[in-house]
Amino acid sequence: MGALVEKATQAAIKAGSLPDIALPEVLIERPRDAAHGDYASSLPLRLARSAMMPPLAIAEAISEQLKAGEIIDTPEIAPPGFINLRLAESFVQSEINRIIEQGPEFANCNLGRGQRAQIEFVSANPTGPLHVGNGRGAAIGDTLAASLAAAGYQVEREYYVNDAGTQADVFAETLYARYQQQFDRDVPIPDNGYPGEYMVELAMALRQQEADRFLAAPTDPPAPELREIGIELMINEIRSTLTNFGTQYDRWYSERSLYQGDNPAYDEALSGLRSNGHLAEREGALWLTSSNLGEDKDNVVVRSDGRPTYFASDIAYHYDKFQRRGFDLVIDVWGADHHGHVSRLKVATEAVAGKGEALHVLLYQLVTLKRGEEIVRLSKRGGEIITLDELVEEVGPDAARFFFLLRAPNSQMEFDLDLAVKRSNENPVYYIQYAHARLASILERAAREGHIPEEGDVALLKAPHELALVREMLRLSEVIELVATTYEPQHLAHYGIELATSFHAFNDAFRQQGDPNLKVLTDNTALTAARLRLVLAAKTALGRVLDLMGMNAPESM
RNA sequence: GCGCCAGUAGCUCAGUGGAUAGAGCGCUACCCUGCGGAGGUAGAGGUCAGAGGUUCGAAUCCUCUCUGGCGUACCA
Repeated sequence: MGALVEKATQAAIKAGSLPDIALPEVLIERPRDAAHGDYASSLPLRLARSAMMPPLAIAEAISEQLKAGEIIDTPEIAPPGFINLRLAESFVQSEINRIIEQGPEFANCNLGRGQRAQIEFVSANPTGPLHVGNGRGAAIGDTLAASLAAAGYQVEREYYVNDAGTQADVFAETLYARYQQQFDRDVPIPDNGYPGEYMVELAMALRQQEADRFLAAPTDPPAPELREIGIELMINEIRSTLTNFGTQYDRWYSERSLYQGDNPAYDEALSGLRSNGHLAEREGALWLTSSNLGEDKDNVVVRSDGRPTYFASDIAYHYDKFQRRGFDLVIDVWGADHHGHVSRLKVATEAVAGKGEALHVLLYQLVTLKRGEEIVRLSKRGGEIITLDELVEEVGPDAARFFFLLRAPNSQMEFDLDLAVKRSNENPVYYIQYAHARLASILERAAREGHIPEEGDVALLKAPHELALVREMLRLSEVIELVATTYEPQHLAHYGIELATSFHAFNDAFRQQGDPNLKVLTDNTALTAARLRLVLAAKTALGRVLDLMGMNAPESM
């Protein structure tokens, strides 16, 4: 559409009705008000200054070159200088057939041109069950991945398992203490350990699986194998939580593997930094001299006791993502409490792989939980933990995902557990899924009654509410492109509501008119078949939206 | 202190520098009794936190102030 306007503008310059001026990027808007057409351009307003002409005269000159054709009708000019474009009716009608033909590929685009994108999300420490906040990260990351795939990227989903480092040690110590308690030893958990009840359950599982083979002196550190098995048990739990939530990963990437093998990524990354002069030894520790790279301060990479920091792992990990695995685009989805880490990781990634620009860290603000009026704090250490499993148990994965997706990642959100539990129309997820089920129901009934949608002629569809529904479907490709460009999945959720609204309005319009011939299924075979084409296309589009959000598209409810 | 993110209707929140700032819930009045009512239409409700600035045009960009959240570790 933008190209159309640009071409017309250049033609106007050639024809001499506009002076020869440089064109800015031609932006096309979707007007809020349907009276302003399907698309609008404010290009005349932007050109007014450099062309030294009144905007309306420019609009006139451009629209003279915009002839009505297969795609658009004659453009309209509106003060103070808009050009309003309306899709041709025949074009809108023919799009119904295209949607049906494309099916599950409908609204795909080639923005990514086959580039490889990696989305890493959730990646919570395997030291406890996932909580509600992790669910937000899962919904955002998973939907972003699906949207990027729809936009033409080759996408991999990855979970980074923090199985090295201090927290994993503390986890192992806690587990060991709980394990010993299973054998009636009076051993306390460490001061900074994990007090949650789930650690007791984990210890019971460990005892059941391994009997007493890890029982050593109470003062001994836990066996390395106990730690491995413990983390594995925890990861299995996390994996099953995410599966319940509807999220599958392509890869679970071990932090420890960065330090293992013949040629560890960690060694390679650090020697790269060293040879580029980005490392310095000081106070017995090894520092990344990030202050030379625009950061406020240097950061410790290897502690004075020789153990690498979390930051060191992250540098090696991103070195691996870019240098070894060659991703073109990497998105890390993190909770906002990690935002202090973003800038230095980007700097380090640039220094170690020259890819700082290809790394995008998407922060989501933390979730505040409410039970009615009461605020529930999220805390892994003591206090009330609402796990993601509990949430899914209460409201189902679809409702949970949808609520998380409905809010911009950058906004702090309130999740009212009491409200989300309600199975009523206060919950917009039912509104959308219900629309899909109604569409399915119409098609099912049509098949039972022997209607043949394949024979429908879409040119028979002329009612405003019919064409409005198609117009709404056509927006999906723009929404996918928007999500894939801005990394803001909430647009998809809002679009889902709007598409469902269009369908409900379409469906209701027949009822309001009270004429049995105005339903989808009527005695008029030709018209019925045409409307069934529309219904099939709508089901295709709505199903696609639900699929991108990782939600079920029910045939019945 | 410094830095990051927010502040939009009673509540929860959308809003790519464009036309009269929107949705859901709640409230009010209607429509429809259905191919699935978990529906539709309309109305009331706004100092877009505040003050300056840029622009033909600002909720949107810039500066300052206020409020809230988070960060500012040889934790992750």
